[in-house]
Amino acid sequence: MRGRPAIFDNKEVIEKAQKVFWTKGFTATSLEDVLTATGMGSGSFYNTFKGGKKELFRKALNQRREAFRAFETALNQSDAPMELIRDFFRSIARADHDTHLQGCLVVNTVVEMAALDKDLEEEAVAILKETEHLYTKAIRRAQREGTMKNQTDPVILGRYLITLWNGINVTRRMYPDNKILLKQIDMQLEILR
Amino acid sequence: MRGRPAIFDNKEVIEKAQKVFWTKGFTATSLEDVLTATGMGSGSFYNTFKGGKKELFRKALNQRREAFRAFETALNQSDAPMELIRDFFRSIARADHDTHLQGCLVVNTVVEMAALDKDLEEEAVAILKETEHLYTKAIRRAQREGTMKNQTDPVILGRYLITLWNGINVTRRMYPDNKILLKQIDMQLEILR
DNA sequence: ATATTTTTGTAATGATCAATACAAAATAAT
DNA sequence: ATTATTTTGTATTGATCATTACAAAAATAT
Repeated sequence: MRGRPAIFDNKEVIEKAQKVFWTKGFTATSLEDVLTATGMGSGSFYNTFKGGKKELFRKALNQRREAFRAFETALNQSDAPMELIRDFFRSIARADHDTHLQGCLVVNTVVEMAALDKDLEEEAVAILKETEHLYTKAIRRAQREGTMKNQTDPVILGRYLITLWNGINVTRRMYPDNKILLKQIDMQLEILR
Repeated sequence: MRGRPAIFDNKEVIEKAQKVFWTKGFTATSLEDVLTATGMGSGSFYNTFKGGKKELFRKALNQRREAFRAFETALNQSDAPMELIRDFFRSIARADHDTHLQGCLVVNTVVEMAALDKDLEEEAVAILKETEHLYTKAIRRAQREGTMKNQTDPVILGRYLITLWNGINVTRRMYPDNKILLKQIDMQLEILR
């Protein structure tokens, strides 16, 4: 291929941008913030991301989606998926203070973009629903295999878990305290017994 | 008192501004948005709110706090406080589509301001904690009076309810559908029986 | 070697941002 | 009546915003 070789790795750039968007949100993140974080100049930036800030944000959001999908693969391969889900939630209570304050990029996006950008909001909602369906599937399987006593409709229990996810990602900013969070998460997971 | 009489009612102004902040958030709301919504010119605005946009936002947030405190009064006077709390949550499932997308101003503020403005974030967190304590108090009373079988520590159950509040205010944007929401809320309140 | 293509770095664009300056207007106090 | 005080409307400020223009740099293709 012809042309001057690129010195920026696309995936790395998106990763660095994701970090900024995650802490400051879309609106409050200036392009300067992004350029500083990535080391790019605006020339390279707009050459790579023709859609500007919004395209980059969408890519950062979808990189996050891939992380959730990796969890899906792990769930499918596990023979104790509910244990994985349990630990997924319990792992929140192993994060540090700053991570608690960051919450979840996808939840943050739903909250911020609901009135600002339908595209991005719907994309974030779709990711949450995908995640919810992972839960639902695992619950259905656990009920069928008899490892879960609770026979409540898996759809309802799946929504219970995504609501817990949504909620705990706000509550952890009220109580960025791993002892409190673990106690709370364990209590809320009891229902899955 | 001397001077030209004010034509703007302070409380009304804050109310109108609150509506804008509630839908667009702090950062994405421009001063022009505020001036348009209130009918004020920037002269009157900065004369009234010396602290600028941030002071107005804080006042809007605290006006919301007053609404929560009105609920506290109702709780204290009621002889079935748990029924009031139950209906408080169920009332979410009576809102219209746009209201679902708005979520809760206080939750929105915690999410948006965590990395942007410690003052405002802490103020919002304080409001959520106040609300949590209302729940805790009512639960403790219901347990003492024997109207609630579940004997779990009221502190944990209070945190369960504020996490439900935080979560459902995101989930309602995933499912702005009153049937789904009511079913979900009722299921999640079963634990309080 | 020269032409073509792509990426880069920098400077500049016009729009929008929050906030201020300031004089006219409208009242009360003297 | 004159002065003092406060609110108002408008014009303007300087900063920051996202984006574009454009030429130099660096590679490949001919």
